[in-house]
Amino acid sequence: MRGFDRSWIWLLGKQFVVGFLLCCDQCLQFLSNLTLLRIILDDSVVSALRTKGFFVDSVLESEKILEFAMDEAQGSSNSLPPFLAKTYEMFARDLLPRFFKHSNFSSFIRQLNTYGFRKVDPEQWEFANEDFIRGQPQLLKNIHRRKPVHSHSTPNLQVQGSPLTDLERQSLKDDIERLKNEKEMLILELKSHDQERKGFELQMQLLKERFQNMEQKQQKMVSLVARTLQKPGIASNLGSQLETHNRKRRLQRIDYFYDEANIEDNPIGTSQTVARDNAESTSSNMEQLDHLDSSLRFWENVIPSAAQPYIQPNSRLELDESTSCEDSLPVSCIQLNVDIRPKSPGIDMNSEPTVVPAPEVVPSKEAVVANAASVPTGANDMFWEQFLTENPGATENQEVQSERKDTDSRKNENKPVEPGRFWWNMRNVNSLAEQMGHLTPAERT
Amino acid sequence: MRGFDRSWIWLLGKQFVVGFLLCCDQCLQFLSNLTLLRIILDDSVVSALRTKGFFVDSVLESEKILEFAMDEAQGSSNSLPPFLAKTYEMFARDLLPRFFKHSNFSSFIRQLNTYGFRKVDPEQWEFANEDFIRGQPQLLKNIHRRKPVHSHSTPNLQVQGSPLTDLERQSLKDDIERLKNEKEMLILELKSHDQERKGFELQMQLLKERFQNMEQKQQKMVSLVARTLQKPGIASNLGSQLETHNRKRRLQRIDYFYDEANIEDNPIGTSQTVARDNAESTSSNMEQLDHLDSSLRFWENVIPSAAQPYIQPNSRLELDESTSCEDSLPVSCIQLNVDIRPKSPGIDMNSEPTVVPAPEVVPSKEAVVANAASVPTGANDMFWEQFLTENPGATENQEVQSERKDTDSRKNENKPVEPGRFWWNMRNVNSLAEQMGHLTPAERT
Amino acid sequence: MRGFDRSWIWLLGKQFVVGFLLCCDQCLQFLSNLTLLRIILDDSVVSALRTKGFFVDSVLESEKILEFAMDEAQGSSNSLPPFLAKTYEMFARDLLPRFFKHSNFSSFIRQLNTYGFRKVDPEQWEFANEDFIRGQPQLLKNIHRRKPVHSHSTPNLQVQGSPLTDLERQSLKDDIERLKNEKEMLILELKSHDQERKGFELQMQLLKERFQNMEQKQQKMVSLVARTLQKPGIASNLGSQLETHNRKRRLQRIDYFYDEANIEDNPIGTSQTVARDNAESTSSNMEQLDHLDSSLRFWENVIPSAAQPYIQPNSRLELDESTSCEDSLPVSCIQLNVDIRPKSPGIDMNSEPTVVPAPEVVPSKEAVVANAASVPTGANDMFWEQFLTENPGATENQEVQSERKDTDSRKNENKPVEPGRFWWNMRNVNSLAEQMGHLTPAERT
DNA sequence: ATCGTTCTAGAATATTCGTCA
DNA sequence: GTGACGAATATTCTAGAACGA
Repeated sequence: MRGFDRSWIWLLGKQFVVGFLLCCDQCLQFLSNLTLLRIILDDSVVSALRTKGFFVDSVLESEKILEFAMDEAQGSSNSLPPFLAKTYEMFARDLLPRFFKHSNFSSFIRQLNTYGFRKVDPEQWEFANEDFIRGQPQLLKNIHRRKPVHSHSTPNLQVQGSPLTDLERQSLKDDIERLKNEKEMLILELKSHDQERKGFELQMQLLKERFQNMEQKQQKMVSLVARTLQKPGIASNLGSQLETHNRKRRLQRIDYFYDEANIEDNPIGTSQTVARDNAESTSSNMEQLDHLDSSLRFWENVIPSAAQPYIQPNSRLELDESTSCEDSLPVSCIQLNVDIRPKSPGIDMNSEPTVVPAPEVVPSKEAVVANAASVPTGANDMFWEQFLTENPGATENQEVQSERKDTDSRKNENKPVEPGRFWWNMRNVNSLAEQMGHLTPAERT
Repeated sequence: MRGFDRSWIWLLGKQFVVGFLLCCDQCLQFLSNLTLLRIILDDSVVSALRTKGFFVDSVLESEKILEFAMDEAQGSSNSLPPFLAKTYEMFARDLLPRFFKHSNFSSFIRQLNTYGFRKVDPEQWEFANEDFIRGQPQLLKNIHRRKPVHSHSTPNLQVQGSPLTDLERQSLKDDIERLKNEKEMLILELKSHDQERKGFELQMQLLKERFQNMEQKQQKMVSLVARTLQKPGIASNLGSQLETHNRKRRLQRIDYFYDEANIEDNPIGTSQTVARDNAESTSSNMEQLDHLDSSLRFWENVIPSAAQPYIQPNSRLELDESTSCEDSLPVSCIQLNVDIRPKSPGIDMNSEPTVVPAPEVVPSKEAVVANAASVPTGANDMFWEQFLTENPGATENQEVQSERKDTDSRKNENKPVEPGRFWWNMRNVNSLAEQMGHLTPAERT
Repeated sequence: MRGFDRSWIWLLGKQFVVGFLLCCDQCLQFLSNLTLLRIILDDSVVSALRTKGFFVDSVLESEKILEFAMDEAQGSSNSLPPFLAKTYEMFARDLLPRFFKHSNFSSFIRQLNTYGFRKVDPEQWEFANEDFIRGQPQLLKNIHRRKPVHSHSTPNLQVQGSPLTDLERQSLKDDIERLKNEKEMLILELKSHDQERKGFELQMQLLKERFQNMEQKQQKMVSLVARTLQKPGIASNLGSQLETHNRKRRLQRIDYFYDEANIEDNPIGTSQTVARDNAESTSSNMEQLDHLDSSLRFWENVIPSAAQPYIQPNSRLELDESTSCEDSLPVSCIQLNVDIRPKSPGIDMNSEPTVVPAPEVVPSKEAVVANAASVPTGANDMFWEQFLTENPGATENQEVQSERKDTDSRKNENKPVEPGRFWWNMRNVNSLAEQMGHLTPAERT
């Protein structure tokens, strides 16, 4: 027991332990140098201390006395409880500094109580036992340790301390069980966080890779352009071709923006949560890309074809290529068809416009339709009516929308998903908190 | 108990009562003059005391702090049991020699126990209470005197309910102990997560920087190319046309944005805030796009127009288009058509503007179907039937969608997955809530 | 007190208390022993021993070490029996002179036995307990005092087990209450983490968008430049250079992706879910990249091809590339084969027209179909059947999927990697799970 | 009526002793 | 003779209870 009464001095009164000095480490330090103390304090100080209850002299002389007592105590009561022997020993000398195993005054008191000693004088640390009398060690045998009453051995008798009712027991168990479950959920949550983090890392990595890729391309472009531009008379030649091309392009671009607006704009009022944005952004990005892509493709194909029809094949090829590569979205398909048509100059396409396209590409529904539609439809009114009313958004818009709906629906379903990350939106949190607040039995009434 | 702990000093640590010094009369005298002590003991003694677990520093400096704490403690707990107030007060100052009415150390300890303080270190006189924390006086209110359990009040009633077996008792304790440990682990885990997050932020930042860098480069490229291509003959011609054209376009775009605002706002559940950032980013993206856009437009317009001024009409058309464009709804379809029309140079498109466009673009499934239906289905019926019904090969769209659905379904299954991050989708939340609600079953009845 | 003033040294083996010096108070004549000890054990040990309380002066340095150890032991097991804490502490330092209340070696041994320690080596004073292992203080909680075996005294009465005292009850309740609160705090913490994560996602998303935007621009640039470059003179010049360059590139990429697909796909346990969304986005990104890539490639190749038709091979090659790129799924394999076949220029491919188209472009399902369709669909039924049913159409979809699997697999793999951060690597998780599993009292019986 | 003080007791752990296989 | 253990005692910490302000 550090810092507390490493040593102490017992000062016994007339009949019992009377006083006793407890010291902290500082005191210990203070007292550990008794010799020094004696020297310093000298008589005046010593007497001063004495008047305060300390018997310094006793302390100094205790050693000899101790040994004496030792023998005496041992001889007189071999079968006596050690505590009694020790205590009597102390008593016998009126003053006996003694070390028990411990240095706790309270422990000593506890022992006194255990052996039936009672405090006599509330004002003083006097404990008495009628069989503990100076000069009458033979009485000591009448003092017994109080302990045979193992209360725990008779559980039912001890009504005190209400036994745990089944109800209570169950309650406790339930609580623990619940805590376990919740903790487990927390663990899962943490786990999912880890997963997410991992996903993040992956995305980050991919982004980086893409980035590098792009950087490289850019580099290439730069050098390519640099090289090319150095060629004379190029720019001047391009003029005419580009012209028509660009015109068309513009129109397309309108669409592009249009879609963009649709897609990208929602952001503001997006009731959805994060998930949505992600989905949206993704789709929107895709679409944009598609737009651009298609635009580019269109021109890539159209223009050249105008000037050099034979290139068509290549164009087509390219088209296919791009198609396969890029699009995961319907939009692209459409585009493809459009592009392709012009592309397929005088090949099979021409021979059978309606069908040909399909077989050719048919891959995408849109394409098919487009081709099909291209067929001279007589009463198109019907179609248009339906087209403009029911699912007007046919084009990219359509797709976009569908995309969105898809996303939205997901949202609704999997609330947890995006926002889900917050498995715990405000409402949930609150309710949880509330519930937890109610956890306390008392509040439940 | 004279000569025993007349005074003491509590030395509180960071979180709890940490130590406390008991002194005998001599010690009292010794310590009552702290200032003196400091002088006398000097560093060597002070450090010696410290190493023994005493916070001498606190002792020495306690005075100043004292006043502060005094007010604080008093203000915060007017209704608190005096014992707590006093104790906390002592605590608040790190060191406060305090005298209760009594001079019994044991009485003090008794009080500590009564209020739920437990000895922390068997080696030291340290008592702790989780709600007895330095700097958090508000927690004191959580400490209550323990006494409400008057066993004598209901001696007989409690007979019912089987007594808790030792096994059970141990089990409960073990459970709690385990929960504590696991909680500790969770806390550690959370900490590590924070670390990871920081790393992410850093990476993200770096990526952004790189990105910006690249964007700048690209911009340069664009302008470079633009400048280069802007060969004298071309540029001079384009001037006038572009002007008007761009103007319109700009207007369009204005509308576009306008609509954007409109559109975005409607979103029903605009409770989020996050979305906002998206919007922002979007806009920034938009700007970037504008840059490119303008560059492109420049070329689109300038070059062609130079050759064929009559294109103007188209421009107009486009304008109208753009107007309609804004709506992301069905209307967009129309738009599409319009756009396409111009596209189809002098082919069939012109012959039947209304229809042509549709087939051309009709990218979306619906569109496809519509067209297909309208088209005179030759012998393709078989194929088409299959295609349109089973639509196995669907286009990319199809696949994409299926993919999504797939994902969705998976989501539902694998909660953990995406949403998984949210270990806790509605169901879980609810169940948790439910469980928590049930936490106190006993009390409910 | 017999045996008190004996001194000895305990030398315990690797696993347990290794050594320990006991001295009696009377060794206060310690000087004699000290001298000897000092000589033998050297100053460091001596001072360490001194600080154990025997020698007042030495308390100075010992405290720190002591407290350190104390904290360590305490932290891991606040409720541990003092004996275990002490013993572990001794152990922890390989040599820790420690004083119990007594100085009896046998008493110490008795305690060891009480706590389940057994003598390991009859030749040495080594005692072992399987839950007393260096470096694993958390196991200490599994060591319990052996006591409740009062079977003989009151065998029948105690069958019920002692009733839960109010104290105990209160304690349990307090514990549970505390745990609840702490759990709540953890939940809040997690919540904040979610918020942060959301922020991250947003940022990531924005970055992606910007990136895509930029990619688009780049693409535009590419096409623009390409168009420009498409001038006879230029193209012819660049052709050769780009050609070789691209070819190498493609091949590389093929390998890369191919391996990637193989490696990443096998991952059996794709039980994860979270990764999925990431995968999706990833894949889409990848695709876009491919698009761009293809565009570039196209121009690099096509343009020249305009001048020199023989370039066809290149196209094919490119095709392969893209093909390889995308598929990581078995399905894709089919595609791959198809595509690849064509690869072998003018060889088997040609021999089988249906196939030829594929080789040319086949990259995308659509493309494939288109080609296939373009071919005189004689026995196309087969193909179409397969195509429409199995939808081998791999293409982007394919890629997406593969991507996902990829992601998933990584997830599985990386679990261990990151693990560091996850306090719960497999082992921990398991152990935790186990512990939690055991939490249920019922299971104990 | 609650809180503080005091004294004693309960309960768990620690120490010692002795026995038994 | 050793090692594990029962049992008694000792020590520690906390609670019960009485009493007074």
